[in-house]
Amino acid sequence: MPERSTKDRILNAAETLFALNGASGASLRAITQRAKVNLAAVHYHFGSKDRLLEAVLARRLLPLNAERIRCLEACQKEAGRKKVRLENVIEAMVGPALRLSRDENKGGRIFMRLLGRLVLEPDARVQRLLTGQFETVLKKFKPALTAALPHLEHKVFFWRLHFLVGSMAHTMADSERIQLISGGVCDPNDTEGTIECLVTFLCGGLRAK
Amino acid sequence: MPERSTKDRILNAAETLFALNGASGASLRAITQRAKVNLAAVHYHFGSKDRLLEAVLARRLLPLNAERIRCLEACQKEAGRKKVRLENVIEAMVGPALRLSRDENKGGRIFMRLLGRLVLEPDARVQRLLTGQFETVLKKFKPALTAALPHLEHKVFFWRLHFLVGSMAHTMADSERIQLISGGVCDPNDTEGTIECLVTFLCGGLRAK
DNA sequence: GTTTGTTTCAAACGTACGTTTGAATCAATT
DNA sequence: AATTGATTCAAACGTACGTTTGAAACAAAC
Repeated sequence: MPERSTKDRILNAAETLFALNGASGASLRAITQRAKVNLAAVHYHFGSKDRLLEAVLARRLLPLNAERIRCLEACQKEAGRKKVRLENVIEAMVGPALRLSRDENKGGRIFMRLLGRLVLEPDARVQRLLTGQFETVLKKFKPALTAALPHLEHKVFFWRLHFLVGSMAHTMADSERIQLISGGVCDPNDTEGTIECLVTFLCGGLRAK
Repeated sequence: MPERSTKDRILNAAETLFALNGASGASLRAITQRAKVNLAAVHYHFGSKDRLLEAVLARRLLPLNAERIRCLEACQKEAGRKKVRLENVIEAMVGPALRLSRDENKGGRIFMRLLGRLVLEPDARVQRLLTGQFETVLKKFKPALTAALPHLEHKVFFWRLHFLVGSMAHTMADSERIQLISGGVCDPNDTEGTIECLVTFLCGGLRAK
């Protein structure tokens, strides 16, 4: 987290406090205090608390989804004429997200917890932003998914996609409860192990009859 | 929702507004106004805003978990000496929750959205309550699950349980996005269809190799 | 060294919050 | 009808909030 500019300092502090206390639970006074910045700086640089939240989201979401699409296209190119394996498609979907959620240099766990919270936030602006982002990704992934799962009827396909999102979001957002309930057996810091385990689970579920 | 007493009216209004706006986003003024009750009534009947939230949770969670355990024991009794099928164990786990989340008389979607939000709430008192509840259920279900999934090593078992919770929570909490992304093909009001679809997916994932 | 535009600052604005208070109202008992 | 205890009520308490303001500090160009 390079904390050079006032803007960056505000974004980092806001990301953390939004994630910990929710959008309405985090005050600008707490954020600016944490960022070691004057209270009015938020309005100078971002205009309002709402637009600060948007900026926090955009900073992480845009690169994440770009990376997802890059991964998908890479494994499509590698497969050439052959069918892309379901495992590879799913890995392109959840891999970048989990790697981001474990990379403390890029917001890491904190940002993912925020994302998990915002999925249930009814604020219209937030929902428009999130749904818009998700649809972009889904549009790219849908052909590859249906090709790898030809036997699934439309309805079941969408439901299973929904379940997938749930597992993924929960895994990204919550890295404490898994340690608690497993008695420390599971290590959420083993990112690649977690991804592999999740991909196996999801492919099993998606292929189920 | 029988709205006889002041207490019940407060609980119902609080459940709705906590779910919609978050714990800190819902004000007592909005809650009491919705409940058509005096502002001071909250403190008279519950003591504080925090304790109101606790009461909202306890009212739904205790019966839900009792019902889960009842279902599990019923299908264990029915199986007798034979092994209980994984499908039946999973159904006992997610069925009652989804039925509750679709039963408007018992809080329904609203309560489940609240639950989804609170899973990520770092407030210590809330976490203690939720984790305590979850552990009670897990303790009952773990033997049945390991018996139905003997080939799974410890670590993978817990991870998959974690993924299961994610799918379930997401499905319970969010009944709008599935309609949006499926273009209306999926109907979250078809409770039993949703449960069947989810159970199939989860069993596929849990059994995956 | 003055000017210009950008960024920071302390202070204040009005509003909404959770909570407290003490009197008014109500229902049941004597 | 009077008394009691539980409940409701309007009003106010102090605090914290998002936002605005206008001056100070700073940096770059002339």
